[in-house]
Amino acid sequence: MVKILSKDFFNKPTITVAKKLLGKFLVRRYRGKRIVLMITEVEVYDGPQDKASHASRGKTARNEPMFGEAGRFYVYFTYGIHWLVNVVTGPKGYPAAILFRAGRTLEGKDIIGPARLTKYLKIDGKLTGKLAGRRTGLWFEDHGIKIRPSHIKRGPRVGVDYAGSWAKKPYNLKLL
DNA sequence: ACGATGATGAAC
DNA sequence: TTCATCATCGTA
Repeated sequence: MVKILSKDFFNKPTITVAKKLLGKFLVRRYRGKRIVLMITEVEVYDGPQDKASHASRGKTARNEPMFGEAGRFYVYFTYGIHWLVNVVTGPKGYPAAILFRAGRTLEGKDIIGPARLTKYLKIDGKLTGKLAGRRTGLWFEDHGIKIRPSHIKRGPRVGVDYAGSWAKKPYNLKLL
């Protein structure tokens, strides 16, 4: 039983969505091929006050998708080299998103790191602002895997030391 | 430990 | 227009 996640799945508090995303699948249709990853690590960026979030300095051309409707992708370019992918959560106008940091292939190989994940799934800036779904070529599937709360480890976010106390919040979620 | 490599946002 | 910074990674 495979279900495709729709907008209402993402239109909820960001931490709630993040917990439910672990064990779900990110699926890409690229040049006729299906590329699949089980989501094993995510990171929450929540609200205009979050100093680690791109939205903390207001809406710009780049981060505009974060302020949009839930279920859209926010993809951005960083360090001159890498693309990183997020899915937008919460109500329209409230900037929040979940960054995908790691996944596992159907063969059990771990793809660790947000830029390695986008490379594996052939994701780049052309997908930013697009709604998750088959038409977009990138969507979420529920394969019926149940994750127990005790199998989720929460810790501080990675690479955001500049964000002061916001860097310490347990907004990183990993599947154990 | 460091360089790659370029868009972004803030300052000037 | 210039400049520091950056939700990172591969190589050393």
